[in-house]
Amino acid sequence: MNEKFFDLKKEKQDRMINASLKVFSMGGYKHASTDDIVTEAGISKGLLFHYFGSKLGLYTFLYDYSVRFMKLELTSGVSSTTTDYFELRKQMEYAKMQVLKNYPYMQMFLNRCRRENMNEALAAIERQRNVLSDVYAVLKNQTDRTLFQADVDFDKLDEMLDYTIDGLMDARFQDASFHPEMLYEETASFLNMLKKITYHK
Amino acid sequence: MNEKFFDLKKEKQDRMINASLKVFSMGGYKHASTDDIVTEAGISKGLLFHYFGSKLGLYTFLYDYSVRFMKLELTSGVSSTTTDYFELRKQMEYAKMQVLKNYPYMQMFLNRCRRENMNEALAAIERQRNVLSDVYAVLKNQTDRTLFQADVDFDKLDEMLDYTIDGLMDARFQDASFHPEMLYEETASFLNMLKKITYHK
DNA sequence: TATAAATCGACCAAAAAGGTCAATTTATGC
DNA sequence: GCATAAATTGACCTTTTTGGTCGATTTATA
Repeated sequence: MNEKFFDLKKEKQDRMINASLKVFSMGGYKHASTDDIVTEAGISKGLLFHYFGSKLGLYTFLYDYSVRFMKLELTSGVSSTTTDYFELRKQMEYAKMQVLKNYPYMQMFLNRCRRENMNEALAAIERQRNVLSDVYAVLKNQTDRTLFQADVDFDKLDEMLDYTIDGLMDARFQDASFHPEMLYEETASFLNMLKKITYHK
Repeated sequence: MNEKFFDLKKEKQDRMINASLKVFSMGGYKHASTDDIVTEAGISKGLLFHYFGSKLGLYTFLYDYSVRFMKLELTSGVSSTTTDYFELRKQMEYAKMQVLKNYPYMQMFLNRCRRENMNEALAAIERQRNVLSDVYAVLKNQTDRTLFQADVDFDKLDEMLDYTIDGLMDARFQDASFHPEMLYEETASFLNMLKKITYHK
């Protein structure tokens, strides 16, 4: 890619990034059209290729950028001393909410990447594949599991929350009146309920 | 569509249906290619258009067929006298497992349809939009909510399970060794745990 | 005002799209 | 075994879309 990209006004960078994230997250690598991206971003086609060279170049940049950004936001938002599982989750969700504000489609893009099946695109992803799962692993590693009732299978609970949180985002995201803060509040209320149910009385 | 389609051997019908479900569920209406469908089904292009006339015709048929099939399977698999929420869920999951055996991509297709945003396709869906949500509403209507602890917000729990069950399917589906029965067993084990946690002691 | 950088959008060749149809294969009834 | 009908093929058509280019133009910079 052309490093001059970073000299552009932040707002323009983000317009291009967000447009790309959106289009790639909708149909995966194969069905993402560069025409759609430039239209969405409100720039000319020449400009996009001027900075990223090719569709694959753009995709590679996007993935690296997203992983780096998300990792930074998550690691800086999550305390390394917290051992309360639900508190950890809340910290993570708060961080993700911040991401959502800047890059509404970044999480959807990253989720989509995990299901990518086109070889060309797959190669661009491979290197950083485990970076984010390592970050998420903090949840499992830092949690004090003795706080849970015996009936609670922690791994199941954790997996359940992964799905719930993603599902909640997908569902609320549809809505025209979507607001990251509201999503965070709602997610937190789910967490609060589960804490009441699963911790020792 | 051409009703002669139903005179074909069931196996061939299903091959065409499954191929279509798969391709439509991957990229939505717009990005689904009839070439891909034909290749996946192992038939010629002429044949597909012979029976369904157009891409939209195929899509319309698929949706109607799926809704009808799913509704039948669900309503016949769920007892109208059961009031135990987790038992109801299990019955539903068992029914969905049966669907999964015949039509692996049907649920993914129906999920995808809910996010469809192409006007052309949207029109084909509209009529039956609420049919399935009515079927799912049984869960909420038949459940005896007095069995839950006071701490449990039933609506939240229910929504959580929607996401969990879908997420679980999506995740396991990826796996090469995927088997509907295993998914059902796993889902059931999630339900068992939740029952222990949420019901009165 | 001259130079460099950013930006545009018409344009290109190639691919992919939905759809058609004459020709061929297969089933069916006699 | 033959004639008719039905099923099936795949080359082909037109149109749209694709990723990508590039000379021209606008904008910033010194």
